[in-house]
Amino acid sequence: MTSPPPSAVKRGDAVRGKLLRAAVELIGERGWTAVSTRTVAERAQVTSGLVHYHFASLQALLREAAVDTMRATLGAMRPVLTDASDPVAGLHALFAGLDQHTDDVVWLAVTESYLAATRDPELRSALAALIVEFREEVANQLDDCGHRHPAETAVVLAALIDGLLLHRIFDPRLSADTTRPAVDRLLDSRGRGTACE
Amino acid sequence: MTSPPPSAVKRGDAVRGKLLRAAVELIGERGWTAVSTRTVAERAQVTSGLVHYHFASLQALLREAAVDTMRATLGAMRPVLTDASDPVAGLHALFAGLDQHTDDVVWLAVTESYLAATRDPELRSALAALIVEFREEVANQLDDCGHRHPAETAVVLAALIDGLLLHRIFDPRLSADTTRPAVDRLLDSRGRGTACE
DNA sequence: TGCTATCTTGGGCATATGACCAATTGGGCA
DNA sequence: TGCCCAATTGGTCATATGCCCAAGATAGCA
Repeated sequence: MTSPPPSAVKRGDAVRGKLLRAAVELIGERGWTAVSTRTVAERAQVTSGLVHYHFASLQALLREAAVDTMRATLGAMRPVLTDASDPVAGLHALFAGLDQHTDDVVWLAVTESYLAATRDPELRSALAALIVEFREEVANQLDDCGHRHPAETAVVLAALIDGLLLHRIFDPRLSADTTRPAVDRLLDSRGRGTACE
Repeated sequence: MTSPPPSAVKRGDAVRGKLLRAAVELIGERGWTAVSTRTVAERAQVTSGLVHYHFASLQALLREAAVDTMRATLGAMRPVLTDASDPVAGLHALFAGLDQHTDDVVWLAVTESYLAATRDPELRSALAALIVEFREEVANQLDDCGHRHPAETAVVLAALIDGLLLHRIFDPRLSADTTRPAVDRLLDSRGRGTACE
């Protein structure tokens, strides 16, 4: 049993990565069900036969691309949330950071995968796990401020993020400035001051 | 073949309606770009040639179906919003009413059309107009309560509705009970009591 | 220098698709 | 009664699709 030639494996991994990246782009641009083996191969500058060599099926490619992207997107939010001067500032920074995602195919791809999860149980449970994890981080942050309803508010905040990015399709000027007063009220534990402001 | 049909014109309108209804179902079930002339015709129990007789193209069918559905959905919300004992109760009733939309293909179709609007300028402007109209009604309702930020809060509430219905894909138990404390804080004009409670 | 496991190529197969159309139907009206 | 025309039928066309595969290429190892 000889170990596989490293360079060949590396080349294969590079192609896998290119296909995954191309898939995310095309999901965002054309919609989940409009991505084909040939278009994704063309975008990755690779012959179409490679899709079924590196992935079990087109759906498997799209699923893996979607879960990777979701994980990366939430991963990028984590330091924004936690590296702020105080917990509430972190949550505000989170919403301010959404302004960078205008016209972002990656975020459209995320929403496309939410809808695709309706028809793909495996995708559904993978994304659900990531969402639950994110909600818990937000809830902990709220709990640190002595917020009255950390869990319920985290659910609403997570949904609000996706809803705002959805509505930005129709209203590209929708920025964190607009939503700030409402978010303020969500983060505030009504009346009495919180531990972090 | 069958019982004496109504006049030809009326029959034509009936077929149009059946195609429109079938289109909404299939958009919700399979995704916007996965709806074909043949599947929609089969669902409507009609031959596939009729699609291009009654509509200029498949996209035109889907577009009309999406806009009609959006208009009908928002139209159904209107009485809920306005026929309550007071404005804030109307807004709470709106959120409570969302519980009925669990596993609703119609709502999935609405979200699918949001994403399709990304690739169809005509659909985009039609849906944008309906959303702006809805936001204004909510803003008026908030203004009647003496709310401090009626317009901004209406934007956030509209986005929250779509976000919550999106997240319900992963969390079917997500009900108005859970979101109530957060929505309460959004509707309340911080500290001092509003005109309607 | 072969040898081997891995990766890549280009094409093929069965099926599905959007759009189109000539031919047919059938109800209302002169 | 017989004509008109919107509505309907069933099929064709060129193209696109997912998946598969036999043959070739490539780099590390003996």
